[in-house]
Amino acid sequence: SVQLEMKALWDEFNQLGTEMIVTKAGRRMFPTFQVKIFGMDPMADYMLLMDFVPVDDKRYRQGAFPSCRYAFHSSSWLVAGKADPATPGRVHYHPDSPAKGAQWMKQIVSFDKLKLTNNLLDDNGHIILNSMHRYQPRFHVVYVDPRKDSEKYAEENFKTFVFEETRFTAVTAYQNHRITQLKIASNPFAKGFRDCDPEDWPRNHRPGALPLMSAFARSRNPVSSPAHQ
Amino acid sequence: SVQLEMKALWDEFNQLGTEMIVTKAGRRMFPTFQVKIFGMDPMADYMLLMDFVPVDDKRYRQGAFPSCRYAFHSSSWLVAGKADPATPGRVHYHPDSPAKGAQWMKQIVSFDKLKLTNNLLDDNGHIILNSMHRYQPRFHVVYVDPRKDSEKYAEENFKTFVFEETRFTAVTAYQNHRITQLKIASNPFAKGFRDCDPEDWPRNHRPGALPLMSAFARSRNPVSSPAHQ
DNA sequence: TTCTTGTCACCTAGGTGTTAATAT
DNA sequence: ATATTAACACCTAGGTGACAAGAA
Repeated sequence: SVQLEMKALWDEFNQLGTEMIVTKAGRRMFPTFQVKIFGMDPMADYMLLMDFVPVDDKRYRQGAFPSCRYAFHSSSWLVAGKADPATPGRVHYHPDSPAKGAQWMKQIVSFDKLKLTNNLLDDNGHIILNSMHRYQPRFHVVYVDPRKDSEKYAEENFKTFVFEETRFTAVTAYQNHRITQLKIASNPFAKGFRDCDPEDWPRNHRPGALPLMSAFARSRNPVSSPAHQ
Repeated sequence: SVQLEMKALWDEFNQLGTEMIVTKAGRRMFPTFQVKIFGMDPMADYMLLMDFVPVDDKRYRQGAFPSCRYAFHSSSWLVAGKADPATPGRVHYHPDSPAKGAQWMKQIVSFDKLKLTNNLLDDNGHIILNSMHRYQPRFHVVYVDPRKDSEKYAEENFKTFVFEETRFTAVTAYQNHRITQLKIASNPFAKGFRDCDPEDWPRNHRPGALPLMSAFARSRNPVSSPAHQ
C-alpha cells in the first residue's frame, strides 16, 4: 500500500484548483509528489514510475468576467473546447530504479527530479503536457520478475496508485491568484515573494489563524488518504 | 579495465604532494575521483566502491625550518613518529550501486558524494581518516553473482584498481601553500579566492604559460594511466 | 485578448579557503 | 608550536514567481 505525503497541502491546493507551471526547459511540480510505501518484498527488485493521464478531453479557458480579472473570488475555469491532440505519453522512472523493496520502504520516496514541459520536441526526458489541460498523476510500482518468461506475467507484476487530490491544470502562467499565493506561502524557493514575517511560518504558526495555514500546519504529521487503486 | 579521469590534474597535485582536507562534518575530495570503465558485461549487476589504505605506518609533521615557514620552496614533509591507531576501515559504495554494466559504462562514474572526516564517531557514513597520515584510494568493482552459492566465488568476483597518482595526505588545514593555490586555481567552488582574470582560465589559457596551467589544459582530453591492478 | 517566452531578482542548498579562536 | 575547530564571505548550481515583450 502507498501513503501520499503532504496530503494536507495537496488538499489545500486541490480545493482551489491546483495549477502546475510548464516551461520549455521543464519545471518541477509543487507540491512534490512523495509517497511512503508499505508491504513490498524487502529482497525483491522494483521499478517505481509516474505518468500523467488527461482527466477529460476538455480544453480550459479562464475567466467568466474578462474585464474583472482581478476579482479572483469570481474566477473559475470554463471549458473552451475539445482537447488538443494527445501528447507523447511519457513516463518518469524514479532515478533510483531498480532497487530492493527494503530500500524503497525505509524512507519517503520523492519524485523531485520530475519536470513538466510543454515542449513537444523535448529531449531531456521530461514529462510533456498540454497547457490549459487537466491531468491526473499516476504512480506505478513494477515488480521485477526474475523468471525467464516474465513477460507472460506483466499484467500481474505491477500496481497503479491514483491520488485524486494531486490532479492539476497545466499552465504557462498562474491563472488563479490564490494558487500563486499558496505556492509563495508554502514553497521554500518562493520565499523571496513573501511579505509576512518569514520566521513566523510555518514553524510558529498559530493554529486556525488563516484557512490555508491551518491545513498546512496539520500536514506536518500527515494522515494520508488511501490510494484509489 | 578502468581509466582515471582528470589524470593530468591528479599528476599535478601528486607532484606537489596532494593534500585533502578532513573535517568533522565531512569534506569532499578535490580532485574528485572519477573513472571510465570498460569491459563489463552490460547485462550483469555490479557494485562499485572505494576504500582508503594507509600508504605507510608513519605520522607526518610539516616544516624542516619552523622559523621559515613562509619559505615554501624549502617546505617538506617529515616523519614525526609511528602512525596513530588504525581508524575504522570504512568503505564508500557508489550511490548508484548496484547497477548494470551497461549503466556504469555509458558515462563517467564520479565519486563526488564521497566525504572525508576525522571524526572517529561519525555516523554519516563518511570515510574516517587520521589527519597527518598518507592514504592510497582504492577502487573496487564487485560482480553481483546470481548463483545461489555466490559466497564461494567471492574471491574471483571482484577486481581492485589502484592509481598511485591519487595518493594524498589527510590534513585539517593545508600545509603546502602551492597545494592551496592549485586547489584555488582548479576547483570551481574556490573561484572566490582567485586573483587572476576568472574568464581567462582554463578556457582561454595559452599552453605553456605556467607549469600548473599546461597540465590542466591537457587534462581536457585526458589520456589516463593504466590502473596498477 | 489570451497565452507563451525569456530575463530577472531573490531565494535554497551546499562546496571553497580564510581567519581567528581554541585545543593539544 | 602545532593542530583543530567554527564562523564567515564568496562561490556554484539551480528552483521561485514577477514582469515585459512577443505570439497566436
